[in-house]
Amino acid sequence: MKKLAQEQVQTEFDSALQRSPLLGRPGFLIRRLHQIHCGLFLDETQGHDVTPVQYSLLTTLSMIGETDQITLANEIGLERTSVAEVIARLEKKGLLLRKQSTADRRVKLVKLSRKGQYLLKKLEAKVQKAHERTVEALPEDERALFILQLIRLVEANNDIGSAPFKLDQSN
Amino acid sequence: MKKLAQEQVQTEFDSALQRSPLLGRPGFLIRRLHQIHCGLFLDETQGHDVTPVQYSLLTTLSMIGETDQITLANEIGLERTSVAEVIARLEKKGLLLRKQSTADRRVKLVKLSRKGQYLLKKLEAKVQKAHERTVEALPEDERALFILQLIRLVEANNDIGSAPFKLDQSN
DNA sequence: GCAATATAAGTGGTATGCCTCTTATTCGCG
DNA sequence: CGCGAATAAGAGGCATACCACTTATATTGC
Repeated sequence: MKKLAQEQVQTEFDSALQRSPLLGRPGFLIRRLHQIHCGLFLDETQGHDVTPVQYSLLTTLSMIGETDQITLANEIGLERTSVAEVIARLEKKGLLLRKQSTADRRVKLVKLSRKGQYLLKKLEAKVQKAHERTVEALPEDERALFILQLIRLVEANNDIGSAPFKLDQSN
Repeated sequence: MKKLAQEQVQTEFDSALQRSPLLGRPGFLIRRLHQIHCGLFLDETQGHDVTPVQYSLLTTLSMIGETDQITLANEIGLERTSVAEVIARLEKKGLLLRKQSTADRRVKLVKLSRKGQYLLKKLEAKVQKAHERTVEALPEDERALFILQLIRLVEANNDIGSAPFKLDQSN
């Protein structure tokens, strides 16, 4: 049975390659799926003027509370300067507040504003929907495995590039 | 047996969620994996000054020959204006050539230059390696299924956003 | 204590990637 | 045939995302 399933997979894969050689490249597929998820996210949250990365940043802030840019960058797996730009836009929209740390004057602390907290609450279900829709086309009994495979790949390559996703060892 | 495997998956998934709630969101994982693949691609092709998207465009050109921007955009699943910018950079690097179509003067045709063809040949193995490394952390017997799942998700949501991946009906 | 080092953040530059508005050209229908 | 619709491309704007260089402040080692 197992072997039959493997053969079935191979057949479908070969058939896809005939539709386009690009479909055989994991990197290409991942880029496309990223595009697709962003589209679904936009669709679900339309009118709220928030992007997937902005939402990740806001939820992370909501979980860990007031912190500095670099901690935030490590938490969401983004380069420091990218995070700085996202923060600037969120501040402009009044979704978060910044202040200089008194303990260490190099540090600029960031925290959610009330407006940010309210927005998070309002978007929670919609965003959940976007994530679900992203993997909805898979048979239900395959979804958990697929997500687990994504987790394995991400954690195995945590050190690639300049934006390692820092797992908090303390919890 | 099947049920046991399902339980195992669930256990690992729950464990990951404890490391970070973000790991439970497909969209987040896909963004990270995209980042990781870009890092691996850069690592494998370093010194050749070419990006994943630029490589996709060049290989597509190599497969379908001289075409216009919009056909190219549909082939690689990118928005028209994004493709235009990539083309401009590739032209500046001398990897492709542009000329006005005589049949339809609205159309600007694009084709690979010799330099572009040579670069493609030189990079082929390195790029293959980058794609392999992207899914290397999965057990070997799971890789084909994983890629097939990506294909299913991409093809099922082909219409999302403004850059549908156009499957060539003619072959 | 002070000089070397490390760290947090900012600045400027480049490459995706999308959208909207505009311009040039072609096509299609009456 | 000619006018309106459709199509190809360009221009400008915004949001990710990265890197290299710089500045301000802390920390560390002597």
